[in-house]
Amino acid sequence: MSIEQDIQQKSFKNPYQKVIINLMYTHSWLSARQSQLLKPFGITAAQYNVLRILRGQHPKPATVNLIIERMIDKMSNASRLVDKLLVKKLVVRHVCPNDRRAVDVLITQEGLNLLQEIDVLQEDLDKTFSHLSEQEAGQLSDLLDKMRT
Amino acid sequence: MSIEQDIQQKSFKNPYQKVIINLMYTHSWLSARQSQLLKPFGITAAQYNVLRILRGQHPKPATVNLIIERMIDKMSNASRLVDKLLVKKLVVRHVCPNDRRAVDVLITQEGLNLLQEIDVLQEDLDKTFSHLSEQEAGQLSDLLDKMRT
DNA sequence: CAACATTAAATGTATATACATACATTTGCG
DNA sequence: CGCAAATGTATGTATATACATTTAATGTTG
Repeated sequence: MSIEQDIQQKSFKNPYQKVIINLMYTHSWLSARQSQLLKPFGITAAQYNVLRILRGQHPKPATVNLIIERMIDKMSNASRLVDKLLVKKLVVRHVCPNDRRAVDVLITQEGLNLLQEIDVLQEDLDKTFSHLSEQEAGQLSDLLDKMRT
Repeated sequence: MSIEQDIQQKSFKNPYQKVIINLMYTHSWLSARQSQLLKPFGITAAQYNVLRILRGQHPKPATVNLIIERMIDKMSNASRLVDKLLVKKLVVRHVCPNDRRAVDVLITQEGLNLLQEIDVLQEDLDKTFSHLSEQEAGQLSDLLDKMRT
């Protein structure tokens, strides 16, 4: 459905206004789906993001700073996200030996297992976008990159 | 900059994964800019969205339900957003005469003036996207629509 | 028309988030 | 070396958000 219909707005001042609104709206639409997917696993989208970053580093640890750098949503509080994951035993944390200000965060086997479970459902979610061709998905991604340039 | 560089991820499982991440990331990037723009005016992006919906209805009132329908971020709490705007005297609210369960919400002149001030800056923000051609902006918007189909 | 269902909005509550600040450690420079 | 600045992380706090529940009014149906 077109964004005009979705939010019942007849026209936009210019194509940039329209694409901004559309991006916000699509994000909201997408993250609703994403959190539905994650809800049975008891983690939020931000926590999921951190776990995937840690998997990317595995078996090396990541510092909180590295997590912040790579997070999708820059301003959420990485320290507290790690706290939450720690309570769920999905990560371990210990003071970095080289720099005692820093902490090394490492995904646990339990964390890796959880991600693997989620992966399956995530691929199902990906498939719901298959009315976009792979080429169109690529094109969309490129335009988003260009938008941020 | 490409999304791979931005979040330091070398590859994605498939183009859909990539576009999902890219959309989330671009949204975060965009809403950071948007809230910077709004901060001097003392309103949040959600409140701004409600004000624009009300301006679209002006001089007719809107019920809370109509606001919810048209909001970009569906799940924020429209009642409380209206409360906030009420305190700032940007809207007025009174019980709907036809249906006393409902309330009519109306943007005030002060609200309209505020929006007009913001419009100027918003257009400046729009212009920062001008390395996207108008055509590309349209194309991006169309692809987002298609993604949600 | 009484009883129940539905609808509109408000409220309660737990959690999440943004932002400022604090604290400990390390770095750099005179 | 000694001390100020920078860095890495944690915490405090106010606000925002998600979701469930409540309240009030209106619809519906036997």
